Amino acid sequence: MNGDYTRRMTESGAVEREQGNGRDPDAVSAFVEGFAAQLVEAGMQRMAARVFAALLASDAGALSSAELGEQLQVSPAAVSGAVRYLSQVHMVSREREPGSRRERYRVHSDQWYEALTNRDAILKRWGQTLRVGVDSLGAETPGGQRIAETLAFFEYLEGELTKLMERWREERARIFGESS
Amino acid sequence: MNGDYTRRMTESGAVEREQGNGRDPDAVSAFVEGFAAQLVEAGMQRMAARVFAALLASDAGALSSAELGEQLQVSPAAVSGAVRYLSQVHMVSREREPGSRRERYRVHSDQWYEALTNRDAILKRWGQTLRVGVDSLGAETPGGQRIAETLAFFEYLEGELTKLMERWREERARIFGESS
DNA sequence: CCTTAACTTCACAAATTTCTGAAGTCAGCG
DNA sequence: CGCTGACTTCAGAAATTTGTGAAGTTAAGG
Repeated sequence: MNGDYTRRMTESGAVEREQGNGRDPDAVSAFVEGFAAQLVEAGMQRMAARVFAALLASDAGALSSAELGEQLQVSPAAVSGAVRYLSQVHMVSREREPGSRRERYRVHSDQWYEALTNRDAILKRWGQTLRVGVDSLGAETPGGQRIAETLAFFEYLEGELTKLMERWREERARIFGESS
Repeated sequence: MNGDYTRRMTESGAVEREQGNGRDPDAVSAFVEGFAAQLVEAGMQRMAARVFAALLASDAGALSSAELGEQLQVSPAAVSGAVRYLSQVHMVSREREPGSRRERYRVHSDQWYEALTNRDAILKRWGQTLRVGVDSLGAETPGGQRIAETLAFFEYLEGELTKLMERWREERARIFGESS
């Protein structure tokens, strides 16, 4: 049922550490799948969610396409699609590895919260639609007023979220230091 | 292709007003479908989004199942499912009409923003998952730290959103008055 | 330049979601 | 108490979304 993209076990049959340290692959996988499931529930595409969770849990905060494919047991095509989506929404950035034509995908640890609230673009589009709605219905009609109120809320939200994220950046620096 | 649940045009062939005032059904429909499409893009189920948008644009802020079915040209079953979902997430409330066994579904105009941020429950569940992740990976590992930071962000967000909504309620009262 | 590793794109099969028609259920009314 | 109107539930058809294999592309390395 799945195309067997490289095995998870070593030839000795023992479950082996993935990178340098003593990570338990099963526990990691459990977390990855669990968190991904919640992202899916919140509306993210399944494969994108799994890739993102895997990156978040990875040691280096970055993995290559091949590593992702192996860990998640999916085809290169699936990884490619997921990564395309994730970089479009700025949740992941791609970087060329120095030598080889291998690419790595990275969660910038901070950059991705921004994405979460960087619904800016989205909020703007919603604003557009709602404004048209108010016009269509007429600003004096009950429906028009209801939509105008929704619009006002979104505009408020947009401003407040910006401020909130600024405060978070400070808070974050205070707690975790300036590290990337 | 669709089961023809009551017509949108009158027998005379003219497009007619829907309720008491001069709403243009086509314009309303255009707004409803446009806004619904954006909600869908943001992850909401299609039918739920359409029903919600229709209610938002409606004159009374409330419609019966039959009215929704007619306006959206869908079966009673579809309306039923959408409304079930919407009330589960507190975006719409159901009310019994005085006399008849007919029910109406209402957007409370304010209540629904709450739902938007009433990701409270959701944020709590995410927190759970992330905490488990930190434990699984080990708080000292890079992955564990990355997840711990994400967790901290969500906890911050939860608190701030609560405050934000309180401020909005004041703002709203200031601009629009206390009306429901 | 030719080879080859490392993605990407695309057509299609599989899985999932969404909506419908039909068969309930439940209360109000006569 | 049975009828009827107004939902609700459910099985299955239709549409949509996902993920795969296979066939490109592109650029590093010989």
